[in-house]
Amino acid sequence: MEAEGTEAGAARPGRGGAARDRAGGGSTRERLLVAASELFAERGYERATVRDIAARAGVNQALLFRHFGSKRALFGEAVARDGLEQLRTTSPDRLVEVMLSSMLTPPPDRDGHTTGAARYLETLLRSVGAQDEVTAAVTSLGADYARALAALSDTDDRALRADLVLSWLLGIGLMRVVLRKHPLADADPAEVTRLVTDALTHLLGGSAATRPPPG
Amino acid sequence: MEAEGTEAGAARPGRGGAARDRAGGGSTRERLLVAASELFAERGYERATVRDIAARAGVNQALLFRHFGSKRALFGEAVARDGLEQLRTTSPDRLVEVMLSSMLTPPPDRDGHTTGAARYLETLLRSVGAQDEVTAAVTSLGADYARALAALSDTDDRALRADLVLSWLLGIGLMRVVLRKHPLADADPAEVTRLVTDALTHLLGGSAATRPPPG
DNA sequence: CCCTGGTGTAAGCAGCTGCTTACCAACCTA
DNA sequence: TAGGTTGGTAAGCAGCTGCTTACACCAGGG
Repeated sequence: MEAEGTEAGAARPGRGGAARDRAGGGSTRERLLVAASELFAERGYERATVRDIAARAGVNQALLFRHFGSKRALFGEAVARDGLEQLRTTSPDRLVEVMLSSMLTPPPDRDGHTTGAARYLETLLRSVGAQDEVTAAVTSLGADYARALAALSDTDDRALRADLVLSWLLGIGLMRVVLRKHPLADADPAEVTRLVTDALTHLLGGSAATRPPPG
Repeated sequence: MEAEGTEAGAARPGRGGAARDRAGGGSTRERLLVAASELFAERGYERATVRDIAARAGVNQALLFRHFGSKRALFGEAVARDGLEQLRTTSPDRLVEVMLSSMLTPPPDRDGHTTGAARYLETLLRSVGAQDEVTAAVTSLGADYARALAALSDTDDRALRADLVLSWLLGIGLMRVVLRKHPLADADPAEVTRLVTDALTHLLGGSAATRPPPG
């Protein structure tokens, strides 16, 4: 009995875990961040458990806490990385269309995972209503987006108008990705983009911000 | 010791509970529905526990399950009641401004509870990301709103345009009530209404739907 | 050789969750 | 008085949560 108590270590001399082969390469810390990004986007903060995150990364649960200390800290790192990456890789005057297209182009079929740019918004949407500290982390990133959007207008209330633009993008994401409401959920992305950018043209004063995407 | 085991019944011969005095009158079932409406709006589906709902109603937890069977069923009844009430009491061509003003007028200060019309939207927003069956219940109500909004346009894609209007309203509520993002969170309601209705005028084809509120 | 430190693991802890059970008291009818 | 129905209650159950602990492995170095 005692010999079998240490079975895991003895029977598997290598350092690789069983489920780890399924997960991608990279360090343990990196795999945890990737798995956390995916699961937070799919289920939101509360429904993504640390056990599931560790399992997807092919890593023991305790390692998650050794690397990040708490679930909230892991959430903060994962969300900040995804969001800042999108902000850094797109110029402000294309932010609206990039966010719109990243929200529209991946066909929102069930359990079809989003990737890259759309993931941050999906995470935000699904995590709404979580603990205050979590929404605070998300809000600060949202402020970065609003700041970038505010550069597109030159009126006195440009910050307010930027918030309204961001509001609409969030609402569209809410309806499409989370609620999957028809007809918006499976509408033609080009037409949605046209309708929204047309209306936003009047809100932002007809600047280049709302020019239609090249597609 | 045994005599004290049944203390609650013996020491309090009346049928009233201790915390019930704080709760309003009405039947037990009614009190549970009211308490559930409030708590679901304040915290969303997952963070509002059946213990807290029963406590706010001044009612034993077990009675909640006797009356409604499950937490989900209670959520469905509470949300449907609030939402349908708003739909029934406002004409379609005033729905946009009513939803907007109910979202804007109660100053979103911390733990200031919303009431009536705004509660349904707040519940929806905070419950996003909950279990599938819950969002399904919420989605069906959202379909009712979209149907009412679709009556305001006469183009072929009026349903899609109505979804876009609803998207914007939801997004604004998300930013103001849940995320409390500035400057939108404490902007002048009249100015927000003006900006939004102006932009929506172009989206809906300049119908009476987007006429500014009387204030 | 022992020691030390980074990496990995199973097992468990306290606390909360939705929900159930077994019981109690008052009321209505016969 | 007997018996059923209604409304109320405390206690507990199984399951899940984030997080901790105690232990095993293997490298490098003195």
